[in-house]
Amino acid sequence: MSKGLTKRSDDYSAWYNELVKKADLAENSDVRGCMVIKPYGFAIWEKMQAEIDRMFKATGHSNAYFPLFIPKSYLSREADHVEGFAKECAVVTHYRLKNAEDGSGVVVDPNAKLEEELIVRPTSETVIWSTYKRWIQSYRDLPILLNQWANVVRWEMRTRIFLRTAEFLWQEGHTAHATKEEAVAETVQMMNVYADFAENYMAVPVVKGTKTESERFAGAVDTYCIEALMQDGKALQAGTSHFLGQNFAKAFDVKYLSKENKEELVWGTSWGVSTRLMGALIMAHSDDNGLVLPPKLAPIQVVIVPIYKGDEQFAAVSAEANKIKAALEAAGVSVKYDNRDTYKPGFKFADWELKGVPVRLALGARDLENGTVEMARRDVEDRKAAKKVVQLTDVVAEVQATLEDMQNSIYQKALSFREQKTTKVDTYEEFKQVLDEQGGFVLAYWDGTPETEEKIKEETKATIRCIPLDAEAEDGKCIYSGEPSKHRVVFARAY
RNA sequence: CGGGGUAUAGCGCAGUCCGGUUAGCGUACCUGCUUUGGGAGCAGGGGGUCGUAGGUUCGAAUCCUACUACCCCGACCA
Repeated sequence: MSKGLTKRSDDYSAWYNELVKKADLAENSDVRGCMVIKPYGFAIWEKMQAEIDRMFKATGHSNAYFPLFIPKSYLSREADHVEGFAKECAVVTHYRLKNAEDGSGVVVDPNAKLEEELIVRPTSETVIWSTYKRWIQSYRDLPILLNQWANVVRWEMRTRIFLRTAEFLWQEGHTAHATKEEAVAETVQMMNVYADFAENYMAVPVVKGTKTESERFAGAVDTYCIEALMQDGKALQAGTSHFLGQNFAKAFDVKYLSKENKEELVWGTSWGVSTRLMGALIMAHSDDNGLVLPPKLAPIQVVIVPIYKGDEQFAAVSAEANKIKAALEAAGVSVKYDNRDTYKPGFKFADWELKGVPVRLALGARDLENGTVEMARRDVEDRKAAKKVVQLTDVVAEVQATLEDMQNSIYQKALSFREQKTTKVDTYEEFKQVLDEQGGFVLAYWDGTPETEEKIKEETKATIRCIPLDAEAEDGKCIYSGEPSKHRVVFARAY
């Protein structure tokens, strides 16, 4: 643990990378583009998983598991899908190694070539729909509402820990329905589940919307998404939910007999969020002292740091600290008593701040005399202002109230940041100026053509993040072409 | 795939131009003592095929050649 974190204002990107490593969340592995998620980082992911999983089950979904490998031919069954993923697929060509003749180690055994190569899944639509074909004959077999927690591989050119890694963890929901209406409703429902999770657990406000044709998922008819704004003014796609129409049903010949004894193609959806959410969580709230975690997702909600001179004081402080710990745990709060004798209090303060523990209680001889404890909340960056002395008798109530208030106030802070960084513009000049000077979401009219979208992207590096669902219908002119436009879309530079 | 760069202790780096005792610094690690209300101090200690393979030389981290890996910029990125 070394001192000091690069300040966000000096180099946001360096700040992020250092924070991820110093807070013990994850590190780069020996395999290019792949990360090792460390216990503390994984504990946060597990908290996220648990909540999302609960939400899926509450909306009628079940978990299942499909294979890591996909026969190469499956991928090409859906034309847009293969087009979108072909360039970033890892391919398994052989199934055996042998000792090298020169003794230099093992080499691929050329005699063990696979008849058909296997793709390491970049996403599982194809294996799953080839399975659904066997499972679905009648309208009585529908709907199928499944989710799987899995790892996927996308061989990205440039990777960034949590935000874009070659291998990542995610969940992918895959549902099959008898009607279009039902499938669309499912797609929208899952987008809303994601938005609910982002806002009420991660404390990250999001914009809900649909993707333009060029940003749409490969093989989807429509892609719904939630878009979040990071502290450096760049957008991050936090989750997507796709209405697949009958595209995969056609590709894999998945049909059912309706009540009227008519053969119909099945309608599909797929939706996912990944370990990228960890990146969103880190970048949305953290400060120059380290990570700031919303209480609902913090693996440790309260840390107690003892301050003492000599064994006698240590014993007395520990006795009181353990009482506080027990009382808080009885109230459903997760607590760590940091009784390491090998580090000094100042080190521990800095260390737990770096790790984003929401509330810290410091307990020393002085407190024992006064019947008090010093409480510090992590969401206040100024270290003095974050502290408050509370009576021991009130500690459980104070902590609970503070945790609740923090969850709220972190969200409000992120929300007002986003509002402040959301700008309506009406000219291309203004558009470019806002992007360069303050970034954020820029609301502007667009003529609806991929050509204009592409030109704007080339010239400004800004993309259309989404066509917001709550956009008011108002007539305007496209900032680029001047053609008529019915409503504003959200532009931003993005991760 | 194009352009640029790097490779020396767990991590971060100096030394390389101009070859020459035992390869050094910060941090981390280990031991001891003193410390403990904001990242402790002192003393001692362990840790290196100097990316790999050749070559030049009495002598190579340093010069030459080839290779490999990684990083940055570009292209690419549901």
